[in-house]
Formats: sequence, structure tokens, C-alpha cells
Amino acid sequence: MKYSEKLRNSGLRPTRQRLQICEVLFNTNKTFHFTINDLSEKIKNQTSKKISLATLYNTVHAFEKKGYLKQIPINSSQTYFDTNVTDHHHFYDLKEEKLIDLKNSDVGPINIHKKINGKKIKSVEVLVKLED
Amino acid sequence: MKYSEKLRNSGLRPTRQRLQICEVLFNTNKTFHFTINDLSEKIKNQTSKKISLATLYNTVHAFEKKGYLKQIPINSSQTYFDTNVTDHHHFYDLKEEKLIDLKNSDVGPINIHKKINGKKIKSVEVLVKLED
DNA sequence: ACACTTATTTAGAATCATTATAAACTACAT
DNA sequence: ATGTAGTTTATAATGATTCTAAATAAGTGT
Repeated sequence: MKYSEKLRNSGLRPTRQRLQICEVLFNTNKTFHFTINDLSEKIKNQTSKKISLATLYNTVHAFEKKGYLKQIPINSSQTYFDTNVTDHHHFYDLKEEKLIDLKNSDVGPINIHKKINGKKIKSVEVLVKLED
Repeated sequence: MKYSEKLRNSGLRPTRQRLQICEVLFNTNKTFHFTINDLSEKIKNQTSKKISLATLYNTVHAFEKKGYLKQIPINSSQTYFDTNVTDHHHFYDLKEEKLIDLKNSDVGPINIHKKINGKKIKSVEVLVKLED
């Protein structure tokens, strides 16, 4: 299925910029982590036409809202996004400041035994900090 | 044990500012979450003498480094700290933008079955996002 | 193809949390 | 009391993110 159709089905017009961003983010079997700045660099390198920063922010947030990207909860000066939107967890190497995927099977099942009235669980995310 | 001794034992001089901050943060049985801004407001309300923002940042980071505070990994415009430095986890109510403590017993034990060469696990933190 | 409406892109400005600076001050050892 | 290393402070600087409003492009109906 072409990105343009997917976008349209999500209520997003398939613009040149969005299609380029889709290529960079999703046209690979591997999933990966990135910041807006990383994305900006990739766009500069992999494509000829530049996209303004504002558009990168707009688009990444639009994709996140649609569920095509996830924010990774971590304290860093920049926000990290993940193209892997399945339930999974992360190592964070404090020294290298690098994120590493943990498969779900690397972390046992997690059961939350507490409920909050009127609220349901949207996601469960584990961050494992690593030091030397 | 007095805060001044504790500070000295940690290699931090017990200054008026640090002692005031200790009072606000630790002089209660309840632990709590706060941002630098929250702390600034508390200091303004609970004490007569003001402390500069720079000092609040310096001190909170110093306390964190010494293990008296923990940063909570969450994507928010401000950094959240926790006076509860024991291993425990959090709910994050996305609508109210509020953190709620989870006791360790509310979350089963978490076993990480993956190792990274030369790295050891410093912490394991679970963030459970809540929606309506 | 054309006109029209609405969504999108964009450069640049604005915002805001945080960090850096460097001068004044203070704790503490001698 | 003096010296020095550690702290505090006001203020400036930084930098990621968001806002703005004008220009552009996409979709729709004719």
C-alpha cells in the first residue's frame, strides 16, 4: 500500500514533504529511534529537497497522534521518537546517551495490580538505565 | 540526624539555602513529585528568604547526584523529580498531567533477561500511561 | 482546466526551561 | 583573623520547541 493512500486514509493530505518523511522513517524493515534533529539530518542527506523544521515538528506530531510513531519517555534535552510502535521497552546507556531496544521477551510480562477509577491503561513502558 | 551533618557527610557544605531546601523536600513523611518551578513556589510560600533559581537548579542536581532525589523519566516540558528514591514506579495520567506513585507490590517483579557487555543495570523504571 | 475552499508549509519570531558566566559571598581549615 | 575553595546570585546565553501569519498546494465542484 502506498504511503499516499495511508496518509489519505488517516485524514492527512499526502504532500511532498510528508511522503519524503515517510520514506525516511518507514521505508526500511528496521525500526529506529530518532530526534527531530536526527530526522532533519537524514532528510538533508538522503533527499535533495529540504523540509523546514516547522514541518518536521508538525508532521512528526501528526504521525504520533495517528499512532505511526511513539514518543519514548526519557529525560533528555531532545525528545526521542520511535518508529517501533509495538509494545516494547528500552535500555538507556547513560554514558553513551544511547537507546537500545529490548524485545518484549527480554522483559517478563508486566502486570499492574492497581486500578484508578475511570482510567484505563494506555501503555506500559519500561526504561532500564545502564551504567558502566 | 540533622541535615547539616548529612550534607557535610556527602561533601556538600550546609549552607542556609541547602538547609531550607532540605526542609521543604525532606521534612515530611510523605514523598512527593515536583518540578523546579514547584519547588520555587514552595520556597516562596513556606519560607521568608528567597533562593535564586540558579541555586535551586544547582542544589537539586547536587542532591540527585548524591542519590537524595530521582529524576522521573517522562516527556514533559519540565523535568520532574521525586523525593522517593526507593525503587518504585509511576502512573502518568495523560489528561490531568499528573504523576501517581505505584508501590512495588502493585507491579510484579521485573526481570530483565538481556545483558549488554560491560554495562550493569542502574535502575528499572516503569511508566504506565493512563487515559480516560 | 478553472475557481474556490481548506489544509499545509515556511521563515522567522517568540517562548520557556535550563545552563553558563563571573562577580560577590560564605563556610571552614589553618 | 586570614586564605581558599566552594556557593550563591543576577543576568545573559542557549537551544529545543511552539507560534504566527503569509505563501503555497491539495482537494472539490463546476
